[in-house]
Amino acid sequence: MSNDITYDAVRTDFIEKTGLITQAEGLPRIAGRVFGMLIFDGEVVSFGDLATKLQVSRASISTSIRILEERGLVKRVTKPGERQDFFQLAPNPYATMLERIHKRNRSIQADIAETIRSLPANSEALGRLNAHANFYASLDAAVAVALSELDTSRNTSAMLQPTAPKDYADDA
Amino acid sequence: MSNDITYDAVRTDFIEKTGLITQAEGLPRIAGRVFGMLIFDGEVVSFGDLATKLQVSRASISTSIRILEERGLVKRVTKPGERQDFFQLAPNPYATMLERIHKRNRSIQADIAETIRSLPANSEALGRLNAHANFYASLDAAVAVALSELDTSRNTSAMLQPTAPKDYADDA
DNA sequence: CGTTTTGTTCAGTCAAAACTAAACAAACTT
DNA sequence: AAGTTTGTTTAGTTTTGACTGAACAAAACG
Repeated sequence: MSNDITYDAVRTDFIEKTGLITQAEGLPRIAGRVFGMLIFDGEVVSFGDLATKLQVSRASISTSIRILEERGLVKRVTKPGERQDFFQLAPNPYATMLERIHKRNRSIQADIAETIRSLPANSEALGRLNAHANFYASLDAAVAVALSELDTSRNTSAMLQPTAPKDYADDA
Repeated sequence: MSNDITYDAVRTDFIEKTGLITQAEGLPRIAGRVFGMLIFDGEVVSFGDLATKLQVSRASISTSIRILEERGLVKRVTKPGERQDFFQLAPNPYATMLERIHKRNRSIQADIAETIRSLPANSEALGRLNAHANFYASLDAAVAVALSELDTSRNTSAMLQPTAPKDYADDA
């Protein structure tokens, strides 16, 4: 097929962009590329293939996978008769990401509340600190809404599972 | 007053925590401390005081302020008869922060949509990419909700301005 | 005018983090 | 058993970015 080149370009582009996005979220770029590759390809991907196709060292794959596993975004699986480890997206990675944000937000809110509690009741700063707390509270509420929305459409989560193997050309 | 020491400790603690939080959001730590100091102290603070009280170089204050101004979180003001520049919180910094997130989200969504558009209609990856897009869409919708909530309570935004000491109830 | 104050810019230092190669350990193969 | 394959860990390199001091330009002061 002549448009395989285009297809691969789109794929590589998506993977690179995902790497940049997650980098801005505080993840190493390679971890983001692994995540992007798993989203795009869907299939279960072997450790070796990750290193080869992304053209990075096995050590980088190892640490990236560790981070992604810790965050609950990726699952390690094995295949009978195969010695390598394989990886796929965790069941609902997006909900997991939101949970994480949620948790962090609540931690921040607790810190601010602690600050407020430690101040004298007539402190001039209370108004601004309450506004500050309110910001994180409403942000948190919004995340909770998004989370419930994601759960609602979880029937759609079947989309996330790896499906029939298809042969993409030999990446870029 | 004997509890002045405690008050300063609470203040310093809040400022440092704010520095750490904003650092995780991709801002330099000092910028976060400046932001935290303006929240806590509320008053208009001079350039020199920022450097002195935060114990950092004037160069750092300069770049931090530049970043905070670019993001619309801080406003530079002058005082008649005073040579120094002074700084205070921008009118509604929290809404501005949410706007920024909103903008970024939409940019990401556009990228993903572009990827989807570039793929053949029967591509096996479409399902997962749609789920990916959906994640950012619902996150974005949630942010929009939080934004409108903030706007709703904008009567409260008077709290953000440096005013006469008023005592808001001390909820937590 | 020269001097001082003030904020920005530039060059350089330092620290943190990403990434790699190499050493390693564990499991499999023969 | 010896030798492979596979993933992790460690040591080292490189890059990135925060921060500082010094040079600088502009304005105010004397």
